[in-house]
Amino acid sequence: MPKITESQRETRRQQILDAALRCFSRDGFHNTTTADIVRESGVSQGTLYLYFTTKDDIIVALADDRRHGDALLSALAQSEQDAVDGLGLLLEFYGRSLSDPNRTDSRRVSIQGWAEALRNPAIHASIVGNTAAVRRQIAALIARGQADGQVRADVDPDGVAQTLIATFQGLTLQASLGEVIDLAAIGRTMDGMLLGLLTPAGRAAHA
Amino acid sequence: MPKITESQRETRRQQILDAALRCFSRDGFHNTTTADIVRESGVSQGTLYLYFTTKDDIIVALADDRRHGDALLSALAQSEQDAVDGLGLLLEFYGRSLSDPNRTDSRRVSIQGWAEALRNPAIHASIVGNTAAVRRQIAALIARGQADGQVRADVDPDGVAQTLIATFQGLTLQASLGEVIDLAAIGRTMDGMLLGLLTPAGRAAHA
Amino acid sequence: MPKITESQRETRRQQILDAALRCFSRDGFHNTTTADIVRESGVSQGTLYLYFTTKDDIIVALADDRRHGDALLSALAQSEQDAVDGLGLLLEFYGRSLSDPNRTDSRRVSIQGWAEALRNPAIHASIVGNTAAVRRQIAALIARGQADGQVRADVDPDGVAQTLIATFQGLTLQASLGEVIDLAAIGRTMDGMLLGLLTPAGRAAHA
Amino acid sequence: MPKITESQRETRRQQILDAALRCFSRDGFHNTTTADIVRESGVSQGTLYLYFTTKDDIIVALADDRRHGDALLSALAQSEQDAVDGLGLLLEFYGRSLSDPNRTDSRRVSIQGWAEALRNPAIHASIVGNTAAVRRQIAALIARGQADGQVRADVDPDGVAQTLIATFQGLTLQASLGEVIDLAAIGRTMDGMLLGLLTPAGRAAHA
DNA sequence: TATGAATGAGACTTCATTCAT
DNA sequence: AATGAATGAAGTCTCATTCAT
Repeated sequence: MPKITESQRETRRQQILDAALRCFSRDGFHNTTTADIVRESGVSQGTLYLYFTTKDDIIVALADDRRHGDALLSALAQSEQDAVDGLGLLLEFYGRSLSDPNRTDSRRVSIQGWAEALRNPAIHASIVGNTAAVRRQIAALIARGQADGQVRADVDPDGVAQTLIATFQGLTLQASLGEVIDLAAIGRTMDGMLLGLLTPAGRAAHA
Repeated sequence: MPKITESQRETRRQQILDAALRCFSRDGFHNTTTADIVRESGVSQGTLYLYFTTKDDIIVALADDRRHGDALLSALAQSEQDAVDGLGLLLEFYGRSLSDPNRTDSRRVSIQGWAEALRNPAIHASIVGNTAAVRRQIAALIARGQADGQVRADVDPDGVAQTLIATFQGLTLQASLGEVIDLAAIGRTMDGMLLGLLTPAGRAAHA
Repeated sequence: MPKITESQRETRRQQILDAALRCFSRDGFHNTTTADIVRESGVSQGTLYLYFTTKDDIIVALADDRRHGDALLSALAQSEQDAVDGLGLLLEFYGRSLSDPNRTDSRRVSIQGWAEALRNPAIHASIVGNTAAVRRQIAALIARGQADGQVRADVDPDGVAQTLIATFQGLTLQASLGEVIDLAAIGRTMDGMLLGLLTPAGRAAHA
Repeated sequence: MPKITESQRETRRQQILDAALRCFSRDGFHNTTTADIVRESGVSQGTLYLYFTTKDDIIVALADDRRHGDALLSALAQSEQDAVDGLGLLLEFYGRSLSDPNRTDSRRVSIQGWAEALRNPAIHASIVGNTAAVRRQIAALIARGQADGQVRADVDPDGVAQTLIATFQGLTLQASLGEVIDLAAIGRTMDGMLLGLLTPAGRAAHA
């Protein structure tokens, strides 16, 4: 007989996570104190530990947040017909992710998550697992393109997927470091790279 | 009136930095104590502060280590003749960087440096500065290729440079997270991407 | 206007005390949290405070538990005829107390009560009061023996009583520390001590 | 190449232990904060942890303090000739221990040590070990008396030793609880008990 | 120059207690 | 009466940095 409903609990938990995200983004994980999160979230010190067992647990929870990756995956899944269209969707999705001002904190915290993943198995698993799902999906898309004859047979679908992901990880880093990301230019470049690589005649993308 | 020579001092300093690199790689920056570095380096607690004013100063020094980037730059500079050859050199250099077991600690610490750069201006400047130099050099190489007619005129040299760097940053991350980096596969993929993008006819690389 | 009967209330209270006794015995008073008692007793956190105003109040209640001392006193009171028989009864009673496996928790918590009594007046009063009653009763028994001529006139009844109690306190401690208590051997020793001390000719006990 | 000598270190350590003893005696172990010990000892918070790894470690060190037990043992060892004299020495020694105002804190902390010993193996080992040594020595003394014909052959040396120790433990408790310890009366009682028990004719002690 | 003992501010976490439901 | 979520004060321990030797 719980005193609060599951949804109230979830709301409270999210309220803490949102506050933590802002704090971590602003000050970094290790320079954020639980007192900071408490102040930012409006809950009490004790309540924090009613929802998370540990400060580390909070980052893990942030890293585990599948909402973003899931959106990508389902976007990709929709493009079951055409591989090239699917890749276009992918570029678009990532492009938005890179520049969406609502995701600034998310991007900055991701980078801290990478650093933590080097020594925190839970975060490591979360990141690697999330990446692997996307990578499989992209590789499958390319393989489908090969089966359809849309994509050259001699490219390695998984290698391309891995490389694409790496590129977006690097761009995420650069965006967070304040490098200007000219989405149009990057988009053209990546379009050109992919189509040059994948299409039999190097036909222009979307053209 | 220094009691030790400049070179003795430099040796000592490097000894501390080497120890710090091992510690940071193993435990992360924030989970490494100055006591750890002292233990690993063999110098005393007090001595540490004769060479670095602050623990943060040690990461800054590691981030500032230009030795690696400089090697890349000079390698690139040598290929003044042929843009395509220059890019080949670049891929080779980065490929080695990614897989060189002697650079494992370096790669891991780089990632932590990225996280620190978000809030430490000195590290930020160091990373961004280092990247910018490489990026300029690559863009120049491509522009030279365009001037020579080797490279398509409608590509954006800087966009390509930025993208390339991003990709290698992402691969560095993946390597440190334990993802298998199949250098041959990645190399073929990147070769294909670059040549598909850059060369007028999408001619095969090095073929 | 109570919503539960007095006996329901008493049952509930005892249920909490029993749980607390197990917890305190296992983990010590200060390492037992109210949450532990809640878990062990099956009542809720809030309910605990309907029955006890404070965690300290729970130990006080346990220390105040007169059931054991009362049993001793009434046993002693029954032996109004013969002092030597009365002392025999006493040894028997204490011997059982020391070895009764049902009283293991009780003994362990007693020792913690001693430590608490040093700074908690209520517990102090409870322990000292309980001891004093027993001590008076024993001294009275001996004095009666002196009046009857059963016991040497030159012994100090109160000194003997105090010493006897001390011995049993020490044995309680030793039992709880895991020392083997050979009841037969201890019984013979104490029998010998008492009779050697008390009886005019040092006649053998119960012989 | 230590900066302080072993003896300086030992002095500092003892200074902390002395302060801790006062604090524990006054407020109890669990109601003493490390801040209290720091205040009372005059060292800094950090220094405390240079000498003890843990707050628990401080009690263990206090329990481990063999100085008192050793004094008793060597006193007993001196009385190699006469068992009855040896026991007299023992009573005297314990009598002084019980009433020595310089040992008030020690006695109070002992009782807390008993409570801790129930769940702290190091303290348990310390107390039990210390007691065992004394017990062996007393039993040996009595056995020697039996060999000499001074002591009745039918008493159990170890049982007597254990009982004696128990009595003094109990008296320590009572003394700390504020019970008046009339040393003369207790001494006569114990003298009578021991001699009634041990001597063939129940001859008067020291008479 | 080098040392390492000392410092003390501050972090994370626990837990007795309360109170709205 | 009973519940259990919420509270926040407080405690232990760590660690970057200093400074007398």
